[in-house]
Amino acid sequence: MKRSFYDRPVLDVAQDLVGCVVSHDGSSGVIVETEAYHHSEPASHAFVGLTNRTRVLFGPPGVAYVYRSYGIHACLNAVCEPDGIGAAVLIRALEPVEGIELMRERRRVERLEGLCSGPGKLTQALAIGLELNGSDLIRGPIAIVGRQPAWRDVHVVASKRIGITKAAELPWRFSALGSRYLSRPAMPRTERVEQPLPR
DNA sequence: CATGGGATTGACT
DNA sequence: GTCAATCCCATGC
Repeated sequence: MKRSFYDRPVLDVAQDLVGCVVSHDGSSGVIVETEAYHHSEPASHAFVGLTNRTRVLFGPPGVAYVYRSYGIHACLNAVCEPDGIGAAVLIRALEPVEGIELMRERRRVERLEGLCSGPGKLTQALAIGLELNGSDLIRGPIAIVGRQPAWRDVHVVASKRIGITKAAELPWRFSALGSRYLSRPAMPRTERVEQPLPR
């Protein structure tokens, strides 16, 4: 992916990343779920302004922001918008493609749907750790390539972001409609269209 | 320097 | 459904 892809409004990048492939260290997967974060809203780490922690978020686009979550997990973001603007897309779930056995070993999980269906899970499956914070997504070692032909017509649906308490009403989560590899369904069961029972 | 709170997950009732 | 794990960081005294 070119750097100009990330040098755009974070909401656009978040939607366009669905269907793209992220790869690292012998493993890869198609992005099926993202969330956008922008310094103007309080759920963003960048909301507090420029600090040592948020330095990468306010830096140039096309760079990885990797942070530790709940003291345990690493979460991967792609920094967006021009240098000086704090914004990033959180990669929340992948459909596994390459290195599936490697992912199973790293995760100690067999089920395909359980390998990368969450922001902490996919970093473990792809062996992405905090040492990759600030690394370049154009030069590597983490690579993201453009939407695959098979995903050209994917339906991307917006919903509320998961696991936050501030600015929780913003519909800034984007999912591939119908994917079995999401961290959670895009819509509550009660809002889904009823399917007729087979007879 | 002490404190509180997470952009989560997996185990358990 | 509840809850603990575990650590980094921003904030306030």
